[in-house]
Amino acid sequence: MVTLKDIAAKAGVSMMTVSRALNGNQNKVSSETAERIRALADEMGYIPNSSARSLAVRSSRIIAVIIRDTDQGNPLMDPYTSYFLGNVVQILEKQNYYIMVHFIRDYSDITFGLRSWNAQGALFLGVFDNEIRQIRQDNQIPLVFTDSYSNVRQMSNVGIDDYKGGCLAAEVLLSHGHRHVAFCGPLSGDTGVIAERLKGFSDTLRKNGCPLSQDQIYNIARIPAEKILDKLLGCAPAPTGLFASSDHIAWQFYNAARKLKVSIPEDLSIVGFDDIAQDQSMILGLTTIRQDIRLKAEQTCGILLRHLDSPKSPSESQILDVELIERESVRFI
Amino acid sequence: MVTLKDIAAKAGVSMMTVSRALNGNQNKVSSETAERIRALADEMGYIPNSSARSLAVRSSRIIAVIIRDTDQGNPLMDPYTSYFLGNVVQILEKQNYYIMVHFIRDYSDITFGLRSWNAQGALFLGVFDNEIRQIRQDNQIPLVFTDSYSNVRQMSNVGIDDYKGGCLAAEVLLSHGHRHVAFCGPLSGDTGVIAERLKGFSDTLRKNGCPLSQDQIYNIARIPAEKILDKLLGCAPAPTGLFASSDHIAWQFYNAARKLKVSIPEDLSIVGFDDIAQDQSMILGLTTIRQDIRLKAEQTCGILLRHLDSPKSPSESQILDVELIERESVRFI
DNA sequence: CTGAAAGCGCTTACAG
DNA sequence: CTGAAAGCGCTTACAG
Repeated sequence: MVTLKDIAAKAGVSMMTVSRALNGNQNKVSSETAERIRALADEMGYIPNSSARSLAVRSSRIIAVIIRDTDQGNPLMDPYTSYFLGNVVQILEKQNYYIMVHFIRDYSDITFGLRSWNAQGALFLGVFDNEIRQIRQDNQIPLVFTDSYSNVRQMSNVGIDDYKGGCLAAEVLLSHGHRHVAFCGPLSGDTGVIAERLKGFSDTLRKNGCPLSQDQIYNIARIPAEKILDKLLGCAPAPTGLFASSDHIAWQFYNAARKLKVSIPEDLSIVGFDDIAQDQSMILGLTTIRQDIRLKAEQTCGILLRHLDSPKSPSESQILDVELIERESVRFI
Repeated sequence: MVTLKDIAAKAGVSMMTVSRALNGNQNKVSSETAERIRALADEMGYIPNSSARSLAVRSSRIIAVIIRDTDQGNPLMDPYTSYFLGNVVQILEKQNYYIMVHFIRDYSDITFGLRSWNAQGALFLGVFDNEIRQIRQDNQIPLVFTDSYSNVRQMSNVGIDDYKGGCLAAEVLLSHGHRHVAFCGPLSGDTGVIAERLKGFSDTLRKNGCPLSQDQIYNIARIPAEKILDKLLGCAPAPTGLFASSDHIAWQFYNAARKLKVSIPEDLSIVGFDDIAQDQSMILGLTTIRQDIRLKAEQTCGILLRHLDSPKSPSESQILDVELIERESVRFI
């Protein structure tokens, strides 16, 4: 392993001169020696030791990406998460940051993950609302959350207009003549992304004289799609439309429908959320609410990078727009 | 930030005693003081500085996951990659390793990524066959490749029986009466995962008296699915079946088909590869060749962990089986 | 069982 | 413009 010392010895200068030359502290070292040293370093295949630098300068260039891990399988099974993560890695690597990925279950793992490597910043995917206060208190580094509905002040967050998304879902069903509809998502508590989508959905339905019945709200965290579908279609009157809180969940219903010989949209119309594949449709013909995941990743990283550059810069919150993408999973009644 | 020194001061012992107590060097420190120190460390919220440890002990517990980046969008857009990565992260974190993700374009970035943080091992996703020799030479740490067809000796690799997969794809089409079929994948060179799938496919067809015509081999790296589909159906005689080299590509054809009002399987039968969602089907009703991605991740990590534990352990190569999953995307002719 | 010294590879801060 | 000293937080290796 080549170190500064080795280069210094070979160049006949001190380590400090090498360090300065390599770090481009330009006017602090004569350009000739600098050039000579750089060539030498290159030739010797020098690669700086990040641990040593991190120790000395207290700046690791490591960004932690913290993903909420659940019991419901691998987080990256939800294409939203994997696509978002992929974009984040690409963007941050371009800025010469290193990315450490952590799947987190308990709060305590967060601080450990951040501190032990002296992460300079962190991005959060998934719901951390109840812990945000604590996380910020324990980790005085730039943190950017996504999809948070926490009311903690001065936090950076990038979210989308979930409520509006719910409204759009209701509208498209209503405009197609649906009067009895259902909602399904991984519900937990009455705040957060899913709750907001439901709220927008429910409010719009009520305003239009078709209130969402309480027993047409299904929690997929507790019941598998197949059971829900079975139950739902057994109601009288049976809902003709379903708003799934994500494409991933809509997809589970497509699978369930296939098993139960239910056809979409003939027997049941479905509206999803995310529009993962963006240009194409992950589920063929799924009418869905699109969020711009690439843009979301860019904004999230943008905020983080700004804070990394100037730690005093004010916290930022952004709410991105959503959009109805009509395809063929909602039929006219 | 709490350091060993702080704890030592508070406990009235030397740093070394603290270090030993915390690292569980049991019989090297009296159990009473050890207990006392551990309690103190806990109370003070001590988190070891991994950079410092890494520097001192030359062991970072960092595993680099190196993913081939291409111009064709985000690597994690292919659900295979994201699901595999997710499993790897889960498995390795459970063993107290840290995971750094690198999207790599050029060879030189690999060594930099590994060395600068003193990674203890690395996993490779995507094709690195031409660089394996160099990578191994430059990085004397455990490396496990996936899906490699390199003939470098003594390398660790976990792959699947791609050739057999191709055979199975041909067989299911043949058994359903298809005589004119096509292949599509991101072809490049005549070796590697895609080439093998094609070879198995082509060989089986030939053996059964239905040789695959050269102009029915389409390279999706150069032509979008829609164009291919258009071209394919314009042939005389037009193929009735298509083997797509991955579910992700099959999905692109489903989308293309939707646009062009081509129905599957009525107008064209399709066989995919991967069976991403495993228990469910990513693309509804897609007949496909399943590989066990979870198992693949486990084996890959297993080999890596074994080498991490005992550096001298021999290299391992594993080829996992594949299996035909029949659903409804292949019709009888 | 416990500790003082030296070192991992780098940088900051001070001299010259 | 260049260098010697000290330190980042930890561990290895040697004494006792």
